[in-house]
Amino acid sequence: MPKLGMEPIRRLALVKATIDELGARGSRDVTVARIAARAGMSSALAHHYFGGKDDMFLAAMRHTLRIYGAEVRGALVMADGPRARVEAVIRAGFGPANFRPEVVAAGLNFWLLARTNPGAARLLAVYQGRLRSNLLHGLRPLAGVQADAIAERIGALIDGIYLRQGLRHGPLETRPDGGQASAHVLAALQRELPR
Amino acid sequence: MPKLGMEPIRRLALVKATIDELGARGSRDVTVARIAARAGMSSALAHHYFGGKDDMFLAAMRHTLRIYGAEVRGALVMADGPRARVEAVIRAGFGPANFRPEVVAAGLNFWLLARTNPGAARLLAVYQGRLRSNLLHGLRPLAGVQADAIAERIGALIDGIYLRQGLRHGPLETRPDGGQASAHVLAALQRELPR
Amino acid sequence: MPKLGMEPIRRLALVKATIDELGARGSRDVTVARIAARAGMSSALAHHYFGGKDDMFLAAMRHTLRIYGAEVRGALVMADGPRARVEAVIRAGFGPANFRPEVVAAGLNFWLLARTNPGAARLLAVYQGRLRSNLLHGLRPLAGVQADAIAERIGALIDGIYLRQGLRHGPLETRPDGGQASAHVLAALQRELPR
Amino acid sequence: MPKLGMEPIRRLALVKATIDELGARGSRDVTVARIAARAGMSSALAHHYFGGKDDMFLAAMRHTLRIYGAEVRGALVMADGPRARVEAVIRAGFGPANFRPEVVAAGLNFWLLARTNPGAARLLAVYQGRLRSNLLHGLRPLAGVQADAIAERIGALIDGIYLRQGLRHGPLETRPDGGQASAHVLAALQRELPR
DNA sequence: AATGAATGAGGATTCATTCAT
DNA sequence: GATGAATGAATCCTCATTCAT
Repeated sequence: MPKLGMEPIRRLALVKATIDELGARGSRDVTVARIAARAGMSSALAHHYFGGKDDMFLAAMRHTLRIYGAEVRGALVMADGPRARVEAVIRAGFGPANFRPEVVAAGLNFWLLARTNPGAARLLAVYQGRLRSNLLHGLRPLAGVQADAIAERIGALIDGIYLRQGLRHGPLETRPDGGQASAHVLAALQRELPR
Repeated sequence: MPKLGMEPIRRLALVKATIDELGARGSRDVTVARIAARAGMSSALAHHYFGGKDDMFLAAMRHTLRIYGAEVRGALVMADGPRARVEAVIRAGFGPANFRPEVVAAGLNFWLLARTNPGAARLLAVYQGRLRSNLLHGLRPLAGVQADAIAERIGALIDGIYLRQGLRHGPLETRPDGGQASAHVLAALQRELPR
Repeated sequence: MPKLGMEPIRRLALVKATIDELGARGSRDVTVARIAARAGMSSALAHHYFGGKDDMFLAAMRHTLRIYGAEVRGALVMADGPRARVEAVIRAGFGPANFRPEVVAAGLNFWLLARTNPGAARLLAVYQGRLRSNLLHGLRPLAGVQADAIAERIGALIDGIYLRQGLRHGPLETRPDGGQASAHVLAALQRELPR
Repeated sequence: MPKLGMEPIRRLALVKATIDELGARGSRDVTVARIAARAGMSSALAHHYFGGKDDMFLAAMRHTLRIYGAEVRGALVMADGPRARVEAVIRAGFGPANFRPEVVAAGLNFWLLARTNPGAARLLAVYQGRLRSNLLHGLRPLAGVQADAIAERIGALIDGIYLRQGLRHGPLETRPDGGQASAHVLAALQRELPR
């Protein structure tokens, strides 16, 4: 019994299913049929709502980044002063919404996808640009000309911790420890900033 | 014109072709046929020398790590004192043999593969253990109880820089700048160590 | 022009095509593609409805045995007295539905398949057990302790006649003569029973 | 170090390996490479001695029938009188040389092969003709006009017992009981002959 | 809106067979 | 005589995608 206004519901279900599926299996074994099944619909319907598999991946990537962006923006409004802003950006990335194992695993797949898919490359560039500019905005008043180099290192450190987290022990068992992760980055930040 | 003793030659050619192919396309589009073609043989012969696709991937991963290990060992013998040893480990990772774009791209694929393939997981664990212990050996005398945390951060930073490098601009155009990469890590090291 | 409720139709068509194909060619040359073509569909669809080739073979074997079982049961209800029951079992096996050349040829292939495929072995065991018990039920009142040995011989004779029929002149030309076949077994039965 | 006169040795080894392989696996999984390996040589050499796979099968079939024929001839010279001749033919078929599990299993495969391979069909026809004429020669003086029908039944019974033996319990465990097998056929013969 | 039906294209893998050495 | 090298031709199977209902 088809209902009206199902479109956004279906699309969201598919996007979430895509992320979960990427987390559960290697991207090589993620099929449209399995995503659709996980989302509780036929694969034909998945194609109806998205043009094809790549579109679903892109939508899932966009979804992930949108949540990340919202998290960061939310943290920034609370932050007072440049240092607090930098720390807010760091902490937001490791918050419970972004640092879930499926999300991290899916994210890694999106990154690889960006190597061949122009749309994904564009999205990735946006993320990287935003992260960089967010860090820079806070760092510039604190570190002057050093800000660029520090932003690069802090950004790379964040990505590296993500990467390591995404690959921890193959299947997704233990919840990643976002607190410890951000503690590491904050410690690095502490050492980077002039006293 | 079949000759004798082709096995090692063919295997090496296939391993290199696998790495190149992973560098050139996303792992999703790497087929045995294309690897074999790039290595100048039929896909049947590739299956003859390796059990199957996964074996080829594992062999390529092993090859990559073997070269990395040799590079590190070579750098370590020249190093004098703990600080020099840590720096040697860092520099070796960004040497021209390891920091080539195809190698980095292939490496990322191997990392993702480790999420689902036990053999790859084992190899990755070996690499990570070795990196960690190498760093720790040098850091312990320099930083005492802090050594563990520092090793974790330096290791993650290295991985993060690799990751960013591997995804730079999709296709492989510009040679990655290993010098700048290791300069970043060395700078972070400098800030981590007590004065 | 896809319609609904095709599944049972397609499955039956595939099962019949499997039997026919086994009859027409040696099992070595029976491919999924050819079965599907004979059934008027793509091989992909055949894989969609059955898990794979082995499943198709098992389904065909099950189909054959189901028809055989129904034939026997039908004959048994009409039979009056033990002797009539034994004769009914014999005649049913050589009835026109079971003694068609393709069916016999397919049956032989199933028997060989049972040597390596556990599922086929199970089905074959069921058939053999049923045949034996059917014969025994009728023979016991007629032959007492001899019943077992007689059942074994009659059963083997039936199988032997099937075998010879299945291999008559390679390709399937002449309709096998079920009447003559069962006449032979009935004659043997007559000689086995005490006067 | 190639030796002279290897040809008959190699050929025999391949023939035996073919039979054993047919006994050990289903005919579907018997490959030239495996036969050659079992015979201790390369598959290329197998092709050198036999034109191809089919030739190897035919040679193995011929070998099997030759042994069977020799066994029968040997038994016949000792037989005195028609009844003894018939019994000798029966017993020879179930002698230890012919009733080995691998041989029986291979035989079944040859029979199926005869449905599609003209050479195999010819060989099978020879065997069947010989069996029939051997039985007839002994039966004619004993049963007159009934001889034909009896020969048909006894022949089919022999084949049926072979068939059942060949499929006993999938893999080849227990040695088949040739004594019991021939006892069954002899019992049937006893009942067929007029008193 | 939703789905079962259907397929073309492709991919890993196997294997009989050939050839130069 | 013997073999490693090599491949073309299948074969099974999967999957994204389309279409009629």
